Amino acid sequence: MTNAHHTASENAAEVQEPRAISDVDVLGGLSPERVRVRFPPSPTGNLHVGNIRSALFNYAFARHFGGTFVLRIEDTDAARSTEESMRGVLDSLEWLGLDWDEGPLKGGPHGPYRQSQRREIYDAIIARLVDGGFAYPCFCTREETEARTAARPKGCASGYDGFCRDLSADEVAAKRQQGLPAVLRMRVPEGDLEFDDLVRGPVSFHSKNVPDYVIVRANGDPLYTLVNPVDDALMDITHVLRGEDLLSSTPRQIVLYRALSSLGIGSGRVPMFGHLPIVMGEGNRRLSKRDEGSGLAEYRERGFLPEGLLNYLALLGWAIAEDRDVFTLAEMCEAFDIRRVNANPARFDPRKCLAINADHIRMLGDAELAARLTPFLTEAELIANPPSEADRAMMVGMAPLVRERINTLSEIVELAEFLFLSDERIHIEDKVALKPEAAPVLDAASSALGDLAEWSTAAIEQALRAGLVEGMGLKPRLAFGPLRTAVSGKKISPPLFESMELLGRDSTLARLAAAREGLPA
RNA sequence: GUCCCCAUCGUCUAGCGGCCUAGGACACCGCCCUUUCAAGGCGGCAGCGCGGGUUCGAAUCCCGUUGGGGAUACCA
Repeated sequence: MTNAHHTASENAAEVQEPRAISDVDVLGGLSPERVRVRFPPSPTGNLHVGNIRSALFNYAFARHFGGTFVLRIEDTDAARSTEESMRGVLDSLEWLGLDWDEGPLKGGPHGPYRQSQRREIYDAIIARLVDGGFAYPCFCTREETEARTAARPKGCASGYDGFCRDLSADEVAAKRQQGLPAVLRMRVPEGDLEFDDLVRGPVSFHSKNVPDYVIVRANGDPLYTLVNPVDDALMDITHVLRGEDLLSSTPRQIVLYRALSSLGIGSGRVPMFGHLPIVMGEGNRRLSKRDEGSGLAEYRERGFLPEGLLNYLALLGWAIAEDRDVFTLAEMCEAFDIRRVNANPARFDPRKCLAINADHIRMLGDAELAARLTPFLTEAELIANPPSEADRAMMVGMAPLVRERINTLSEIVELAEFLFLSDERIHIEDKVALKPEAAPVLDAASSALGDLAEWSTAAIEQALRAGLVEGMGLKPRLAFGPLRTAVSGKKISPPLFESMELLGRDSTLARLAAAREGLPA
């Protein structure tokens, strides 16, 4: 644009006032409620955190404007898609609380929302694309195109060279006659392909770097390159927010949108695009499905809260405010602005993810925390299924004690199992075994607690301090350590006096006595 | 190879020409609190890749460079 040889004054006339992305009209003249975005996962196994981030940003964008969030299952590749894996996707989204307005289970005016059920639609459009001259059959074999690419001089653009682009009708007929298989390629018109990216600003490709691309396999199966934009057009998608890995496929898709538009198919509008930074894993690679920590199931099993995971994911490329990073989904939807999404790749940091999750656990009330903990306690067979009244009382009672001591829900088992185990099942492991000196401490504690008038945290603490700290002149640390071990079987536990209150006098005394047994008189 | 994107503490980010002696968070290190562990409080460590411009003034705008990433399938 500018030229180094120009003087400053010459430049001044040429330099365009840079336009901040924040000035871009995100709605493009649309009324807010007409906003339509989509999340198009291919149902291949476990949802990936990078995909979830895309889903989240689309969701927040739609909710922010009061628009529509569409879920479309891209199961074109029948071999890799199963009914079960689609259920998995729906279940994951439900668990995350990312509810869709149109899609599987919900239906909607643009269904079906599974591409495997839209084959006739694609076939009809393919025919019109060919008739209109927007797409053409290509008979080149893979080997042939590769050989021609390799033969080109260094420094040339790679990709298909348009060999079959201008075959005459007769030539096509002749090749068909011979039974040669043909794919269908989109004819990419000469010129610049430009668009205003919502997170990156103006982006431009020249058509010579956008080769004619395949939209239909030789066997007639439509490809992602076709069905994705076709469905976006048919479903009246106004904004496409997706990963940066799809940035360079955007010019191809724009070509297709324009063709559809001139055929009178779909909305006739090219959607606005916003390419989100990719999520990177350890090292400097894109986080892939194979990486540890990349799949949603792992987080569910470890007891992450959906709101915690979502909150962390939102932080990868977006900030709600200068000095704040813990927020709810609702707050995110309220504040979300795609133009303020950062364009640089973000590394997934498991430790910060965990810390954010912990913050969300701390935001839960007692009853809510107890409810979230229930499946983990059930799984560990510490409570009945469904929980008994006693189980419920214990869970609600322990909530305030454990809330600040767990980072994931699954940690509850290790931390609090002693509250649910019967007295006989409390085992003191060798490595925390009580020393002989603990004997008098346990004795004193038993007698201090044995005839306590009121069984409450305050009374227990008072009695124990009087008996052990004051009475025996022990440091609190030395006085309460053995009791903690006796009661919980562990060195680390929730606060001792509160735990004793929850356990009740009988259990507490039984455990003190049991621990005493192995020690010398 | 070619095209495209990106560039602030170790990591995620705030920053849209003067409020920057660059703010917050995670992690890390101290101290305080304390019955363990946490949580919390206080403090610390640590960053604008480089070179040119533009400007009275640049982390911020422009160019270049270097570095990183993505895409280059009859996968999605």
